[in-house]
Amino acid sequence: MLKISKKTDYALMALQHIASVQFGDVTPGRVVNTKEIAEEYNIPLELLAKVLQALAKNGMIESHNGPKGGYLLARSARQITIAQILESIEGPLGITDCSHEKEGEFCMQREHCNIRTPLLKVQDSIYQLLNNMTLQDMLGGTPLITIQSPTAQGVER
Amino acid sequence: MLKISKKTDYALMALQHIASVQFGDVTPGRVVNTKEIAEEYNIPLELLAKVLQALAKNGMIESHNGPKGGYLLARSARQITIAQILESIEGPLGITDCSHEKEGEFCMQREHCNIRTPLLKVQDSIYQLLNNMTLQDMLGGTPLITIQSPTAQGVER
DNA sequence: TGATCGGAGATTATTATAGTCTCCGACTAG
DNA sequence: CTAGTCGGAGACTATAATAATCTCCGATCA
Repeated sequence: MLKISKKTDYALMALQHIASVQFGDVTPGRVVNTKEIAEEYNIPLELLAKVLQALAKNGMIESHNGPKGGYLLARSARQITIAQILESIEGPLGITDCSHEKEGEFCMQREHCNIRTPLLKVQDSIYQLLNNMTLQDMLGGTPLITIQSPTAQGVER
Repeated sequence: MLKISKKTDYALMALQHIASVQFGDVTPGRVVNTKEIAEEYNIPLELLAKVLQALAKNGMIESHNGPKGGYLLARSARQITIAQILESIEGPLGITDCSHEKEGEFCMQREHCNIRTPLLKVQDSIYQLLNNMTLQDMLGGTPLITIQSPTAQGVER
């Protein structure tokens, strides 16, 4: 049901945390290490380590080795989109198997497939949605992107 | 990476097929049986059967038993949304584990979770997107729902 | 009344995800 | 200049979700 992975969840939490430390008013600019985040959010340390490594590889954060090492945002929170985070961890967004078919690859249904084109458009819409929302938007200040909704005025509880 | 399941793929193909038979000009109103669809699209017969049964249970299609039996759309293609189809097969849309937490259930991160609220809003946006697109829209005639995109004018290829 | 259809359950296979373990190399404080 | 702290990387196991198969039942209609 269109679920994002736990690893992506962890990535979002971690980035949120790093961003709030970095731009908070307590100790701004401080690097944050894996252990700190793992303990704060009850995330398995070694799994989180992998996630942060992937984020570093994909240019979301900068790593600093050695004692007192850790991570910093590589760009401003406004320049990091949810889509970028998600794709850093899970690879290219694809709601269907044939989203990224290479030359010569065909699914069993391809010959008469009647849903490929519309699905790719749905995918594109979702991508835009995720790519128009930034880490900054998740920090609580700025209102989030939505498309107009008749029903849902998400009652906070 | 936010993938929909094969079963949902099959559901979409099948509904598309049923709709186009039903409203096509060759034999309008004809019922369509499982075997016909399975063969047309190379879908495992018994798996497709399960999918169609689920769609029938959820009121997307009507079933007719016996020889010359099969399925018909239960409503017009314009009244069947992609969200409804998806949820018939995969259950309620939830991009994260805590989307449908029952009372007393908490994820390990819940205590300090900093991403739940924004993620629920993302989920809501995706839901709206899927619920504003109908089976009719997939039939090729009408333009699909999109949110305005600066970059992507989906070059058809 | 028997061949054709959908309904339903249990069962297996396959793949993706989640989590763990081990070792390496970089760094910096002392 | 070296010991302890940090990230980097790979192999590995465990668990859960998905995909697919098998078997039997009941409805229906020619």
